[in-house]
Amino acid sequence: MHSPFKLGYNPLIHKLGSIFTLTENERHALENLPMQVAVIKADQDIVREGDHPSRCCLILDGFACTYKVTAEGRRQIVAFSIPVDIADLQSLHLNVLDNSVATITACGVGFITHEALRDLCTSHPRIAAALWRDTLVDASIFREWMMNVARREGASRMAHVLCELLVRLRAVGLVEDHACDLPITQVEFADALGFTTVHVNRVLQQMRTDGLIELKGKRLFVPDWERLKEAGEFDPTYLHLDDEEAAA
Amino acid sequence: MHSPFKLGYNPLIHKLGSIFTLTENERHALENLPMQVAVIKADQDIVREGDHPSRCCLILDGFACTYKVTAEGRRQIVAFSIPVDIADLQSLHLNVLDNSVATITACGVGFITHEALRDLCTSHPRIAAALWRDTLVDASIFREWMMNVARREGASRMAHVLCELLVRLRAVGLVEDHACDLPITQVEFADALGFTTVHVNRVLQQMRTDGLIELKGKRLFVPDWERLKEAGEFDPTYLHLDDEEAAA
DNA sequence: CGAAATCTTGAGTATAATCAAAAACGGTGG
DNA sequence: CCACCGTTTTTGATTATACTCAAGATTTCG
Repeated sequence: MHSPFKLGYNPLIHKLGSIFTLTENERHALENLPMQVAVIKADQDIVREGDHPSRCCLILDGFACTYKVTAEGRRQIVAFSIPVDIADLQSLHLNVLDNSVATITACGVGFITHEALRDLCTSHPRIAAALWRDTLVDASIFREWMMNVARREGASRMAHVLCELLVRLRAVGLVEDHACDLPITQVEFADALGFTTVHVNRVLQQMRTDGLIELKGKRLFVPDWERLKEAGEFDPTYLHLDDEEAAA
Repeated sequence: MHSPFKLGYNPLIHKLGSIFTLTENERHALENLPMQVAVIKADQDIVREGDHPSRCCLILDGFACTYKVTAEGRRQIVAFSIPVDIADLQSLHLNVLDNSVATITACGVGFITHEALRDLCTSHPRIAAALWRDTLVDASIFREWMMNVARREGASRMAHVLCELLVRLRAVGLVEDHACDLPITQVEFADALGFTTVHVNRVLQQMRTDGLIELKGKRLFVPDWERLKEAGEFDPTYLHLDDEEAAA
């Protein structure tokens, strides 16, 4: 774990600063936002379905996921969280958590109390709007995933998530030369795509054979970005990034 | 079309009033919220993917749906909108629409400009929070649908959407004695569930045979609510209704 | 009443699931 | 540095859920 963020510096400043220019006041409020930092081991629940949390968790480092479980115990991952996502920002205005959040790798996590966030929103309406917007982008990603899971098959479905992860990781500087660390196991991909592990394995092999991806261990390399995008019918509009980030 | 709402009365007052008690000020602001009312025929797009809307649409009467289309032209309905839903509230903070909204039946629609909504949010923080919350509930429904589409099969998947529609319709007074109008065609259910029309038809027949539902024309009757809930593994927590609404 | 939309039925097929087991990998401790 | 153990990936054989294509019945609505 080597965080790209200086200790004692709230990465929300950078995140929100990329949406609009922060005033001195806003920056100051973010710098003083109390945040309790913890390191959580891999494969641990951070919060659980049914909880009534009094704080939100900001992923500072590592990969996490949001998931739900059916009555029969089948797990569905509904989102991946990477730095600098607030994995459960919805808990700010919903009493009960309707999903769990777990780490995939070891994670650095910053906990921010609802109280602190509410104060921040009350005194800084533009920050409130930006956080609201953030949850709207999450919802947009849910819509796209729903279409992915419901309407795309095999390689197309797999290619689509890979494209999304690549773009989102690039936006936070975690992609270099069309390659990145991708510590997501085939079991986890299966849980996210609505496939079985066996099927994920076969799809990935086919994609490797077709030269769409090179994926070994925890490292992904994309030889031909345009072809992968095409395979996954990937259009980044739904991520609502600014133009620079989306273009890359 | 027989609207349950008085003309010239903003139904948001009732909607938000059920979340928290409105102050005189807040109520006044909602009463004066400018809203352009229109009637839109069945099967018409209200807004389209790629639009940059300057207003939101509130469904006053009738059924609508939010949908996306894959590159190959396969449609996925990601949400049903009923009175009194704001079908595209996310456009308030996102520049581009990443989905279309269409009517299913003829609909009464109230258009509210972003400008008016922003003013409302600025001067009435509690209303802003309630609207934010509303979009968070939408997102919660997306998560549940994703699990439904990815992990439940046949009758279970179908039963789940039916349960959700029943509960949501009941919350706005459109269910009487476990029966309601349900003007959704098998084609539309197929588009929402990630099935084909043929499969929806067979699933519905099986469910009728099993005595789970009575569905003829545009009328749904549920003989045994507990059994339907069980069939659909339905737990209404994710709808984040208040206790009274959820209990019924 | 007639045309269009919706629903229903049948036969054959495909994508992905299931079950089971083996191989490869990665980290740990001796 | 290597042996070992648990996790992850891979392979094979069989099965099932749902799709496709095609056509006929029924309902709805102008």
